[in-house]
Amino acid sequence: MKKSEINSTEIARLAGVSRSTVSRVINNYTNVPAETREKVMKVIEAHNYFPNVSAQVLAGKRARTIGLFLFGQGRVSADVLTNMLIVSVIEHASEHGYYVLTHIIRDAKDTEVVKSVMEIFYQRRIDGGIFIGAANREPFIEELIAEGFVVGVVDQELPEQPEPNRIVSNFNNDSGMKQAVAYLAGLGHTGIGVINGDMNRLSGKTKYEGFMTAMRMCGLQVNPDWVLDGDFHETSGYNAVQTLLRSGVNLPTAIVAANDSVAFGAIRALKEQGLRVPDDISVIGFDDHAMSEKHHPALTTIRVDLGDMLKRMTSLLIATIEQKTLTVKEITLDCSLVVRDSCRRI
Amino acid sequence: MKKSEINSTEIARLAGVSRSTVSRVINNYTNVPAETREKVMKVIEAHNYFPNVSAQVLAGKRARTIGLFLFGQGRVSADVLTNMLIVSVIEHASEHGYYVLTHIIRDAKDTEVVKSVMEIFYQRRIDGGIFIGAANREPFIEELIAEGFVVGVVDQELPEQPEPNRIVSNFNNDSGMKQAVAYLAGLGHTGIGVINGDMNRLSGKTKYEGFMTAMRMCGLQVNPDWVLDGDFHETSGYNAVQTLLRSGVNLPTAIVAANDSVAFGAIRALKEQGLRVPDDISVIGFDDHAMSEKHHPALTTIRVDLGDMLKRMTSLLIATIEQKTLTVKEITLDCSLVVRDSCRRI
DNA sequence: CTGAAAGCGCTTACAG
DNA sequence: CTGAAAGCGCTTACAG
Repeated sequence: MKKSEINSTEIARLAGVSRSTVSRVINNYTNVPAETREKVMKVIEAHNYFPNVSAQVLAGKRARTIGLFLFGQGRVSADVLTNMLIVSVIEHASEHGYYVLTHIIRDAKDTEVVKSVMEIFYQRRIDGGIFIGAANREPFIEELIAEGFVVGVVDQELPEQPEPNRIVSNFNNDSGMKQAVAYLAGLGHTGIGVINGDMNRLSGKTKYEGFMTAMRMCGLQVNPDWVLDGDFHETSGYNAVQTLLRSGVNLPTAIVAANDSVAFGAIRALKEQGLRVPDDISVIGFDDHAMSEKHHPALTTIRVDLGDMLKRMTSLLIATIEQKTLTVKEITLDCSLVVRDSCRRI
Repeated sequence: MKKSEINSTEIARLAGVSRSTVSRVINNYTNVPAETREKVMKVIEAHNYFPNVSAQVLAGKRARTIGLFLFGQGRVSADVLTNMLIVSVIEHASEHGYYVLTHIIRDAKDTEVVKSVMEIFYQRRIDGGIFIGAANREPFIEELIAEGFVVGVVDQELPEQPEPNRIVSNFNNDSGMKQAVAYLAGLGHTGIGVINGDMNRLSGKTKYEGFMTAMRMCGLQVNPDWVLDGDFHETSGYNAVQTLLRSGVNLPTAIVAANDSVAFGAIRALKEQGLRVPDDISVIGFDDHAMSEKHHPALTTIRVDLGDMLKRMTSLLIATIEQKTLTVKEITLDCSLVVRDSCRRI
């Protein structure tokens, strides 16, 4: 293995200058005459020389790497969304000359796992990190922020006195829920149920609260029997509907699901019991998952632009790392109704 | 920002030992008495100390990071498969204590892009890298291997005299094609067409060759009009069939597609022209894409276990990085027929 | 404009 | 068993 062993000393020797000058050329110092710069660049290119990044970081440069941490409850692999997230972050980081170290957090309750995540920051492998899918105010993330690391968290509350190294991004779930309920109300529905998401996540809470507010604003009663627990996964939608059906109570004419996966599960359970969607019961989702368009029936839902959110999050994180003086600490994106075939007029 | 500024000197001072000893404890040297070790460990844990990784690498340790390079022709984001690949590599690397730096290569012909990829190796950000979706014998990958970097390439030929730092993995496409053709022949098909993949990729070539061999072995003629160009993407399947239909030649009774995406495209074009699958024409795919089961009609295909392949590739790459003396340089996995609804007996 | 030198935070022969 | 010291490959005040 003849690994290229060339270093700045060697480049300096070949170019007939000092290492200081080589470094100045590499770091685009302005006080290097064009002639000297070219002479050095020629040698650098001729030898395919790239400065050792560890040495650079140790000498005070940034690692130009960000961490991307995905909380996955065991089935990340299957999720189409996840891929979009990862790719979106990688490509936008790449535009800024940053690399992405991706990590999957299977169990945020496991101290070993938490330690391994924090280690990545303490080791200085990364200049900052983005967390997706975390509980609201996840303790170890709070700790990282308290330590001064630059951290971006998707789906998270911004505290009253935000630290300069904390970034947060959210969808306007309130507006989304209002659109969903208003649409169903417009179709003549009055008995509307809801299957909640994970209440430890901010979006779980805000979606539920948004639903309640929207119902009130439309002058509709919320039947407690129709407020069902869920956790954002397909199975929870399935289970929620099954429980509802078995309980023998009256059924709502429409159900709002915390996201599209939950809606898929709900529809699956409904179908299994011989109920048709939307003929017997209408279902509306949230997120506009890649599958929703192809689903039978095509799912009416609230669209959310996660790619755009992560693009902004990535840019803001990097700007913060580079100490651009920014006052923006929060990204909020709106969402909007997509009408397809899973809801009907009654 | 009170970033934890603690370093090994400080730990040494607090534990009343030298930095050498702290380092020995961290690196699990055997010649440290249990008592000393514990004393040091206590201080390390009390202060949440993790050695600076750049300093470790500079001093000769491994970065414990591998690169994952995905060639994406513009639509990686949409692909369910890609996600599985990424997650599979990350999780298995993580089991070995390695991190993954993921990079997307949009255009392998762009010298700037190629330079940025090679830079990652030269900078010593990573100890090795895995490439997925590359052309067979992609020149810049060959260059990296020649430089001595540890490289794993999925879907790639192994040279006669394999270098110790080159790893390769493939599916047994020959076997897969034999199964596909045998199955169709068994259903009574004699007029079988094929839509090829990207012939610059090894699997494009081997699938085509496998098809030709299989046809010969089944005693079937290959009609040149029914050998269609493609590139592994949905659109190419669509275009291939459209061209075939417009050309006015006789139609085959069955088509073998280079992968499931191509099959989806082919079926879409068929449907648009009023042809039913499998009633008018049978279609068989390759890969068993996550969508294939849900497709209408559910796609008969050849299943391939990419997750398993990447798991093995990741382990082998890391073993090679760690200089375990291994003779295995090639991973080959078999594939197998999955019968669903897109082929019929005639 | 440019070089010599200190320093970043580790690891590891070396000597005892 | 353990410490002092050299060295990894850079960057950047400092001095000229």
